[in-house]
Amino acid sequence: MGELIGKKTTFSELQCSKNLAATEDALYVVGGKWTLRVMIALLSGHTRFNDLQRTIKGISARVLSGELKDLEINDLLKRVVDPNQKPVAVEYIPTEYSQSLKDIISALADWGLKHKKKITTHE
Amino acid sequence: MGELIGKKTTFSELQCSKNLAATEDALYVVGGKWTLRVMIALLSGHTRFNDLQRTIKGISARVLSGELKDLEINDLLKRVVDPNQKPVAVEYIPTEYSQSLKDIISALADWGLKHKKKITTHE
DNA sequence: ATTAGTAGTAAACAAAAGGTTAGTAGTAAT
DNA sequence: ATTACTACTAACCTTTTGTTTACTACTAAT
Repeated sequence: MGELIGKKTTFSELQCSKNLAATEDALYVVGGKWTLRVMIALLSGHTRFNDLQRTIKGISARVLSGELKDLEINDLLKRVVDPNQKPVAVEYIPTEYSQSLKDIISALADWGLKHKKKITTHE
Repeated sequence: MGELIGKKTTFSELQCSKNLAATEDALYVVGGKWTLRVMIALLSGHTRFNDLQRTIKGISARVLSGELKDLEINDLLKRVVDPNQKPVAVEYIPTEYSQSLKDIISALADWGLKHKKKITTHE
């Protein structure tokens, strides 16, 4: 193992495998390229298909469609159809459970902000 | 926008674009399939190439090599060579800056743990 | 009548990511 | 002398991911 310089370890050996296993589980659900982007848009009140596609820059209908299906399977959103609306309206509503993603999103957003500052000021 | 059911928004419209932009920046650096797994292993004291490959199940030498290069470019690790060791020893040392990833990793690990409990007990 | 918007899906294709195999060059043990 | 370990890399191939185009079917506006 680390013989030379870095004796500092942020996680213990035991925590390493725990962390690896737990983040493995998290990344399996939420680690896809688009998953969190979709969830952020959903949690911000964008609930319609075309609205989501406009909000999430670069996503194609095919990929968005797939993401929404996976997210429903994982209980992160509910697909709700309103037949009363003129051309049948479909809404994708984030579930109560999806609120638990807030911590992950906040942590990522904070880090992204700090990182951008770092690379724009220093380098 | 969401006319029907879900009036609750976790993020405001303004926060949405901020979140999307900031997480975009974060995911660009840290959103790859292997990036966080490598960082967890590094932060746990695994600093040698083959040690890392053994610790991170499923990663190939080619991919690990690429990840390590990218991580060094992003100031998350330093490649240190010790020519005094028998077959020239190379160590990958996490930087001070890499400590800032702790929040992201913790948030993901926590969520992963909760999610696993959820799917094993409920469904 | 034509254009545009709703919410998608299927097929065909391109690009990105990753795996596998083999090989380098040096040391150290059996 | 052969095997094995270190730290990789190049070439080739497969898998995954994503894009594009076209199409459905219905509504509302111009």
